[in-house]
Amino acid sequence: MKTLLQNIRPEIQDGIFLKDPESSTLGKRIVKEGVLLIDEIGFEAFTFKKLGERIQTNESSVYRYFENKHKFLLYISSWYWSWMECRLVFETANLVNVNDQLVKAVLLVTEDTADDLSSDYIDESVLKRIIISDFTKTFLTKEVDDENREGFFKIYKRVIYRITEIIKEVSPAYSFPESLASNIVEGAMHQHFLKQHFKTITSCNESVSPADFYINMVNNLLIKSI
Amino acid sequence: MKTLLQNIRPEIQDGIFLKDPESSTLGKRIVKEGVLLIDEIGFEAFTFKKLGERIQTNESSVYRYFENKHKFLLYISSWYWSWMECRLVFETANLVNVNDQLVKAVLLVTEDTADDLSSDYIDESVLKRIIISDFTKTFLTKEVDDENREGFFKIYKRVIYRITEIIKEVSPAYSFPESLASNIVEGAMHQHFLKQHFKTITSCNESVSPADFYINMVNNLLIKSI
DNA sequence: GCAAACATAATAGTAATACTATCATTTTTA
DNA sequence: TAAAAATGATAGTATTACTATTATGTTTGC
Repeated sequence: MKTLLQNIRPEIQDGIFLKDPESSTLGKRIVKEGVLLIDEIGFEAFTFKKLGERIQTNESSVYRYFENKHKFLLYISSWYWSWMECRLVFETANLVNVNDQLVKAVLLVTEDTADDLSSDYIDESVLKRIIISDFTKTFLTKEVDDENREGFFKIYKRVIYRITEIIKEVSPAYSFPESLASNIVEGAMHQHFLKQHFKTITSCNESVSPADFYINMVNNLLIKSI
Repeated sequence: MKTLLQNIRPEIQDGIFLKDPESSTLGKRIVKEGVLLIDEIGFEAFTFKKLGERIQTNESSVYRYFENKHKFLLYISSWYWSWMECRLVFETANLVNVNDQLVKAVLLVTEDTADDLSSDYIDESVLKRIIISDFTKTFLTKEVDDENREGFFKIYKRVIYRITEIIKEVSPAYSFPESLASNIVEGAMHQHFLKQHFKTITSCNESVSPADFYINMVNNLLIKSI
């Protein structure tokens, strides 16, 4: 499993990068160190100039791979969701009971960290932190409709579709499968954020995880009600 | 009711503004037109220079009221949540049944637009659009912990606390009242966004509203289970 | 009615950001 | 080994995100 996932090449939509960062050593260093730099100083303070200095390369070289930092964020987000989709497919494939599939899927998208595996060059636990604090910024823009048309959010949406389908199988009578799926995925990221920064408005802490909250939710909304 | 709420002065935390915008005509114009400008061009493209041009005043005059556009966003967000808290308190006060209180509270924070009232100078339906697309940006920053310590998110958190309290009254046995409250408030904003931009990952449309989804949720998680 | 206090306007200036362009140099590959 | 491609170095531009200074109203208190 580990080696299998280490070799996946995420499917990234045309237009997100100018030159495929996986095609060169420099490209890979840009992605790897870019992720670390965003984690350290935050996406707002992150610039290609600072990244260039960090990896001892020229600002203009970074611009040859990505148009701007927004596209860079779209790239690493697509990478993350691609990896999530892959895990979702693999880890539910062998489960015959659809309730088990749902529990597994919810666990995957709500869990604290990806403990079991790590790619050759991207640190997934750091990437997960960035997704929690910055992923929503990829679509909370004036350009969202254009970029959605260009397919920049395709993989993320496909993750939601897959969970939606499982929800429908578990409870065909439930009226809001898409909203429940998107609520769980987005909500879990939000609960992780609250756990770190606004502890008083979440029930999650050292002993209670966002996963517990959402497993209880689907359990009560779908499974118990059958 | 209308006149009562028209006269509320939101409680804004010290440090969010340099000079109270409610203390002068220029200050009010900055807020009113700033809200409209952010709605038109988006928060990322919004600058104090452009706002100055729009209201025929000097950039430096705007800087006398707000340190930067982030503080401006914090200001209008506090304004919004202050107004929400006020409605929450007033509109649940006369309800004796706690289930009715919960339904009312959920409706308030999930409803499409504030139809019934409007302040003297801020357009609430425009403000609501900004909250949906930009409020999360106020706390998804590296400075969140400092700013939280300074009380910049106090009113928002108080709205969540109030809903949490109602949830606890409705169902004392439920294990995740804080998370459910924050999930509903944040999730409703997200579902509104999806309804507009990512229609395929939400069950909400012309006939189904985020309110329906969340009323069904609390109904199944709390009320039915009693 | 006038001075003091205060608010706003106008202008200028700085450092950083977000790029683009050009040309030289190194590396790859055919 | 020459051509092509990738990278590096340098320079330059427009905009952003401010700060500072000085001038010009405007309000208010006596």
